[in-house]
Amino acid sequence: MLADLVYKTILKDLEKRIFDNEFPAKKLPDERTLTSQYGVSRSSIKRALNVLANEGIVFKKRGSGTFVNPLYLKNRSLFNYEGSNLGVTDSMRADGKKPGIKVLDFSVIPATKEMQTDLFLAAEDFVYQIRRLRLLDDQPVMIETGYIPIKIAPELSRTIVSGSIFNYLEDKKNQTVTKSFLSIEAQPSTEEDQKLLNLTPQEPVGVMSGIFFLDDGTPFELSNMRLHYQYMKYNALVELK
Amino acid sequence: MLADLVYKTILKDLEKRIFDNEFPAKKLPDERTLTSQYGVSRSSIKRALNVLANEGIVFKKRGSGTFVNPLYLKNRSLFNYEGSNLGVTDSMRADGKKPGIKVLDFSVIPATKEMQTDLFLAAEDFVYQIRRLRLLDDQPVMIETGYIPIKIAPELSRTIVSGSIFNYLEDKKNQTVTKSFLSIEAQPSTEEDQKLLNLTPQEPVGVMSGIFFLDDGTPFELSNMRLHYQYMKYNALVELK
DNA sequence: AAGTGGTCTAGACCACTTC
DNA sequence: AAGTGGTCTAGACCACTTC
Repeated sequence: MLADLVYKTILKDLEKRIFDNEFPAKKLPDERTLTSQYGVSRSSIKRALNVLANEGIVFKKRGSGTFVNPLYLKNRSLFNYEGSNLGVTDSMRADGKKPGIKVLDFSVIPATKEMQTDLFLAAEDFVYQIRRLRLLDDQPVMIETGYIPIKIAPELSRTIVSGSIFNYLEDKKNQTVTKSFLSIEAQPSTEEDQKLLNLTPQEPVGVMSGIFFLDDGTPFELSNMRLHYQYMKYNALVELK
Repeated sequence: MLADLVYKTILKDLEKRIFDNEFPAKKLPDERTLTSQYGVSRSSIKRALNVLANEGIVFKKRGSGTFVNPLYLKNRSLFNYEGSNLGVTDSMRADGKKPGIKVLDFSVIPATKEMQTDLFLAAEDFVYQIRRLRLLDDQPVMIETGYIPIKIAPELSRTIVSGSIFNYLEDKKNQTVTKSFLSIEAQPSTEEDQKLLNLTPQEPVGVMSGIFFLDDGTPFELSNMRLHYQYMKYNALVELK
């Protein structure tokens, strides 16, 4: 029960109090006051406040106090940031649209130099090459090319990759993909992009490429995703400096 | 002296030890061992390890231990992620190229509804409208349109916005821009994009738009940046779920 | 049962801001 | 000088993994 954690309880309560406009002056009580209000240690208060600060809901200023981000009250939807359209079945379903997958290629190839580096492989290792077209309500939205070492998931099959590979890992092998390094760019569409994603030559793709990791840190997949430009929107809260 | 902080010292030392391949089995000593090795509290060890985990340099697994990301050893450059080409003078200079600014428009307009919401303004408020072309080594790379409430920086001038506005704020007004909400997309180039950024109609722009905040949480600027697609590459470490 | 990371406490002392 | 957030300690107890 994650909700039972002290700092999470306080976190949610503070979120609610902020949203209920309990601090119209945009200033939260100081940490020592919160400590006695909630009857917990100052560390737990700090932890809750740190999460709020990381989410951009409050700003802390040493010596002055902790302040509510005025935007949070007016526009809470902004605060559901971070990677809207990742190429993950789950996040696609979240939009209320029905996700679909069409397998374009499923084969085994020797690992290239880049794969050897990024997936931590030896020169003689092989990888699955998996090309899939992702759909939302039968609309093609993304061409995904993934490379997965056969030694990590030797039993992969065309049938398995017709569904969510991440879900398969979690359900059948009790392994979780928890992190990824991604780089995000815009690129002109290639002829193949245009054909598969119904784009005109003037319409671009958004490209997200990178590495997915299992939760013990094993690099699991090298991935390249080319998205219909209207379906890529990446939101981030950026710390400057 | 930030470097004097206990957890930062340990952080840097661990980073060095990892890079020197002092843990060939990819497993760090457990936290209690590190505690006695460094002669500090376990909290400080945890703090250092948490930073390393957030940076993707190590992975922690409850019950098992803390593991080195193998990629860190092979490809450290990957780990300088997070927002390469933000439209900030400083980050541009970092590439070794000489940044330039050409002011396209500097005027005052009434705040639109969107600006009222995002910049927390009243209906009768005015904003500076600042359109600038950003250059790197005389190459145009970005069209930046910014809206700044006049009441936050009433003394802004065409001369000031010919340089870095953020640096001006920091030097002259002792205010810092520390955070921003950004959304990142790909879009076909408009005719204006093509003219100003030397693009063909097939070449797209990367669009980064959002809000910049001062360190007390005041929304400072609404910004829209249209980048030559070859100059936008956003790197992120993404936590899944 | 032993190992290992996660949560939480109570309190000391420091650093920056405001008055 | 008073207010307020930041760093750090020492230690208790919990939860998950491995053997």
